[in-house]
Amino acid sequence: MKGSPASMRDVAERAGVSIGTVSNVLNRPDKVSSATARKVLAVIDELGFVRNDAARQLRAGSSRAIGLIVLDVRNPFFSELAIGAEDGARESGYSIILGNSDEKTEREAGYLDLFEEQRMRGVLITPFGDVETRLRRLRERGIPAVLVDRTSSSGDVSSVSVDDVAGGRLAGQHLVAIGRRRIAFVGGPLNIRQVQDRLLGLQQVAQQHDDVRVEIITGSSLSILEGRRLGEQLAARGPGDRPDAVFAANDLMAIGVLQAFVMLGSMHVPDDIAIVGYDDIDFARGAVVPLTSVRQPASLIGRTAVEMLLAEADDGVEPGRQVVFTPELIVRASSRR
Amino acid sequence: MKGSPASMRDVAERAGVSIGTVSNVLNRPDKVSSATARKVLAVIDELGFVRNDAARQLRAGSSRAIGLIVLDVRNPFFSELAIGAEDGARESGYSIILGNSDEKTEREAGYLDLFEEQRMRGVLITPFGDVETRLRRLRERGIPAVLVDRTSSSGDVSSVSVDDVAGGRLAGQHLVAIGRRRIAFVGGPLNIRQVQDRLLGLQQVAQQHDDVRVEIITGSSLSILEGRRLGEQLAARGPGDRPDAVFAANDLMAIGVLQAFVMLGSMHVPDDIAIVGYDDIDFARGAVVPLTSVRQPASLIGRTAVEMLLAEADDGVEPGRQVVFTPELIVRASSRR
DNA sequence: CTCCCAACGTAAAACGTTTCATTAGGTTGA
DNA sequence: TCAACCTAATGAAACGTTTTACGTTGGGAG
Repeated sequence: MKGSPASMRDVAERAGVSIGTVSNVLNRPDKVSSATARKVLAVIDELGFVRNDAARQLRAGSSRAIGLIVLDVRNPFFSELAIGAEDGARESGYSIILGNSDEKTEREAGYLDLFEEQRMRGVLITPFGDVETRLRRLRERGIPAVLVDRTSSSGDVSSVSVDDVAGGRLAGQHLVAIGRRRIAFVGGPLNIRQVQDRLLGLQQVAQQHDDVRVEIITGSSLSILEGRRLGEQLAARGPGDRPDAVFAANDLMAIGVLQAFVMLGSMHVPDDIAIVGYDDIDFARGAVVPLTSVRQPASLIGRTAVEMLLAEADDGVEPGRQVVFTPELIVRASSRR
Repeated sequence: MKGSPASMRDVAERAGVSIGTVSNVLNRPDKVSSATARKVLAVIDELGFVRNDAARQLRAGSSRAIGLIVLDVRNPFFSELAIGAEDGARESGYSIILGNSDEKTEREAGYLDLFEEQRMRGVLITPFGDVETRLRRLRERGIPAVLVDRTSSSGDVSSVSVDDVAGGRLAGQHLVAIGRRRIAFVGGPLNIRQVQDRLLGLQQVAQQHDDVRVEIITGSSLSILEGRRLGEQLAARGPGDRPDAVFAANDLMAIGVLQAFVMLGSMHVPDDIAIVGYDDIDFARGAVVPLTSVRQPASLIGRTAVEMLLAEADDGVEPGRQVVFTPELIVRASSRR
C-alpha cells in the first residue's frame, strides 16, 4: 500500500485506453466520447489517481501559484490583505504561497529565489529592501511582479497602494485640528517606504502651522513590543518634555504605545496625549482606549493586486500601471478633543 | 529577452561539460574537481541559471514543501503558530505553504487536494471537518500528516496539542475562585474540538460546585465580530438574567464580547461581569480591559509539529505520537476580584 | 459501392532534472 | 611492466504529464 501513487499510465492501462485519452478526459472533456469519459473517470476514482502537479508544471512551464511576500504576517493588516489575495486567486484557479520577510532582506531574497525556482506564475511583494532590479530580472524570465502597499520608484513595475502621504496628512490635520502642537511620530525603520511617506504627510501639515513641532522617534520594527518600548521611553520623560500627541506608523505600534501609557499611568489618553494609528485593524477599536486610525482597504488591495498580476501574466497586459487607493480617517476615543 | 530561462543543458554546453556534471556541481560538490566546479559556477552566474524545481521534484517524487492548514489566519494565534512552523521548516531546508480553511470543510478539502497534487512532503493541519480517514489515505501515498492544536480521535495520527480540557478547567477554577457562579461559555461552532474541550473543562469544574451554573452560547465562527454580536445579545438581557462571568472559546471572541459590553455601557468589566479568553494573543493585554487568558505556546506548537512531521517523512518514524503541552492562566484586569 | 469527413483515439516527443552504470585517464604497488 | 584501483566525468534512462501529428473507425452523400 505504500507503493507509489497511481499514474495516468496505470489509469490508462486499466481503463483500456491510451494515456493521451486519460489526459483529454481530464483537460478537454469535449474531445472525448461520454462513454469513455465515464469509464476513465470510474477507474480514476477506483485507483484514487491524483494528478502529479510537478509533471504538469514541468510540461506547462509555469505553475498555478502566485507568491506573496509580506513584511509581517503577524500584522492583521497583512493577514487581511493575504486573504483578499487568496480569494481573488482562487476565483481564477490559482493559489497563493505566502512568505513572511519579517522586515529582513535575506529572508525577502530567499523567498524571491524560492519563487523563481518554483516558476511561480507571478509575485506580489511588499518590498523591504531594494528589489526593483531583481523584479525586472524576474519579469525578463516570465515572472511578473506587482508591488503591494507601495508604489514603484522607477514606475516600470505595477503597483497597488494607498496614498500614504495623504494618510499622514489626514492624521496630521486631525491632530492639529484638535489642538495638538507637539506631535511625536513613532515609526519603525525609516527605510520602509510606507513609514517615510506617512511621516512626510505629517510634516507637510506641520509646515503649514509654524507652531506645530514634529519629533521623530524610530524603532527597529513595527511591532506591538517595539511600540511598547518606545512608549515607555516617552512616558519616562519629564512632563514639560513630552509631546501632546503621537502618530504611530501602524496600529501595532500605536497599541504598544498605548499599552505603555496605560500601564505606567503617568499619561492619560487622550487628555494628556492623543494617539493616532494606521491600518485600522480589527483590534484598534477594541484597544484600551479605542484607537483613532487611518484605514486602508486591506482585502481590496490584495484582491486588486492579484487581478493586475494575472492580467500581466495571462493576458499580456504591459506592466507599469499604478493603482492608488485613498485612505480614510476613523476617529475614536484616543484622539477625542 | 523573454526567451525561456537557461536550463542545465545550456549551462553544460557553455561550460563544455555534461549535464550530469552540472547537476553534481549543484548537489554533490565533493564529487567534482574544484576546477570544473569553478568553471560551471561561473557559467551559472553568467547565464543566471535557476534550477527548475518542478523537474527536480518530478524526479525526486516529492517536494521540499510542507502544507499547513489552519482554521483562520486572521487569528494571531495561528499566525504565530505559522511563524513557528516556518522557522522550524527553514532550518531543515523546507518551506511552508500556508492554507486558510476559514472553518469551512470545502476549503479544507480543497487544500488537501492541492497538497496531494503537489506531492507535499507532509501536511500539518488544524482540522475542522472529519479528516482522519482522508489523512490516512494521504499517508498511504507517502504524505504524512500531523494534527496541530488538536489530538487524534483514533490515535493513529501524530499530533501536537495543548490540553484544552485542562485549559477550560483553569479558566473555570479561576472564575469560581473569584466568586462567580453564573458562567456563560461563549463559543463558536461546537463541532470544533478545541471548543468542545474547553467547554468540557469548564463543566467539570462546575460539577464540583453545585451552586455554579454554566450556560452555553454558540456562534457561527470564532471571530471578533461574532463575539461582538453575542456580547450585544448578552447585554440586551434584563439585569437579573445576566451571567456574572464569560469564558470565551478564544481571545478574538473575548475581545468582541468585551467591545460590546464597553460600547453599550450597561455592564462593567470585571465588576458586573468577568471575562476570560483563550490563546493569550498579543492584543489580549492591550484590550479595553486587559484580558485574562489561557496561554498556549503557539510558536512552539508550530515548531514541534514540523519536527515531528519531518521525523516521519525523512527518518521513517512511526506515526501516532501525541505531544501535549500544558496551558497556563494569565490573570489580568478583566477578571480581577 | 466508393469516397470523404467527423469523431475519436493513439503513439511519441517534449519538459529539465537526478541518478546510475559506464568509461577514460591517471596513480599506485608489486 | 602490468594489474588493480581510484577519481572525474559522461551518457542515457527515468520521473508523469501535455500536446501534436497521425491513425482508425463508422456513416452519410454521391
